[in-house]
Amino acid sequence: MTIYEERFSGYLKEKKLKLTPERHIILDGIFSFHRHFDVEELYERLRKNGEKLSRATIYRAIPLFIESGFIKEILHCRGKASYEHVFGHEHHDHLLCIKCGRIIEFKDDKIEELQDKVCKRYGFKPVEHRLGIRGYCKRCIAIAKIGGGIYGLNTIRNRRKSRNC
Amino acid sequence: MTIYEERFSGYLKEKKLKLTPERHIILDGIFSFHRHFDVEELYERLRKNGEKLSRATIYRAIPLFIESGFIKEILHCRGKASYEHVFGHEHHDHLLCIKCGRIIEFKDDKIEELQDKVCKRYGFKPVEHRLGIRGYCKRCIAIAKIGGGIYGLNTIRNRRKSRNC
DNA sequence: TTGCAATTGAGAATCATTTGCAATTAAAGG
DNA sequence: CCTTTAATTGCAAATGATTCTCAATTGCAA
Ligand SMILES: [Mn+2]
Ligand SMILES: [Mn+2]
Ligand SMILES: [Zn+2]
Ligand SMILES: [Zn+2]
Repeated sequence: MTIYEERFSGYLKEKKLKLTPERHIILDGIFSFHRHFDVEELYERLRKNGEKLSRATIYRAIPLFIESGFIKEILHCRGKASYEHVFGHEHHDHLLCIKCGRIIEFKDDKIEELQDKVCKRYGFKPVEHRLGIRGYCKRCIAIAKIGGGIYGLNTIRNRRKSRNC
Repeated sequence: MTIYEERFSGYLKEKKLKLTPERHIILDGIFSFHRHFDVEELYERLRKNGEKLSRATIYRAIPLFIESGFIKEILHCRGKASYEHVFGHEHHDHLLCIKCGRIIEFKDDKIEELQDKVCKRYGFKPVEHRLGIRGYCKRCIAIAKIGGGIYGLNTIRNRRKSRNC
């Protein structure tokens, strides 16, 4: 039994929930892949793997994995939620390229520290946070000399369609 | 003509877009209200005000207001986008209470500065950022001694229903 | 005033996510 | 191992926010 399985079954027991084969499959699916994912991707990956289970089951399992501290939701992208590991992965924040969709992860201890200070100042007890910086990645800046007036870099229509995050 | 109207019509002209009565109504609606809002709220506010226009028109206008720097999208909340002023309002980030939904705005220059540093480190050209810290506000901490085991403060079912942000 | 691309409203279409329901099953207790 | 029962599942229908289609209208540059 992996450390994941052990922790998950402990969580389920504490909540009087059942460790079903489906949940097992989903757990394995989540930890056999180390990138950001969304429900549809996970579903298709499991299917290709020959597993049979429905989207609804995955949707219903996601909150369990969040509550038990395995994954967390990251920035919504075009109305769709994505997730990433928490368990076994250090916390980090994201740079999001609005041109190509590339996601760069970073961690800045000083920023984290200052966030705590802000919370203290307001008597706020933080549970989690998300910091996403949207802009243009190195490669996209290099590829195209981006023109445009004071009003932005894309037309509205283009921005709509290409809104990567 | 207000400064808003002037700036907006300038933007529209530059983009060869039209200053329609509907867009005018929406612009006024946005600037007659100084809090976070979503499309539905804006729609109903305008309706109550006797204005006649369709949701679709608002949805279509939102990207214009974003591009012209009047508003920006803030954290998605339950799959629904919210917006807040940018023009005439200083940038800030948010503390979000996951118990009562309260939103506390804050600004920390040092954090902003460090974000720029991070971007430089990655050759990334930032356009905007969002920092949201989710947790429990002062009042909620006071009201309820929040119990719970190591796995979190709400049950899954409750969390689903009460997920304020 | 004209010409035409941009815009609008209404409703249909999308798309991610949630939910109702009947059948199934994990797992606690004997 | 058997019983009991609440939890779980799959499927399809329901939701809800947002986008799109299309015919009718209109701003505005010339
Ligand atoms: Mn990440
Ligand atoms: Mn705000
Ligand atoms: Zn890029
Ligand atoms: Zn609160």
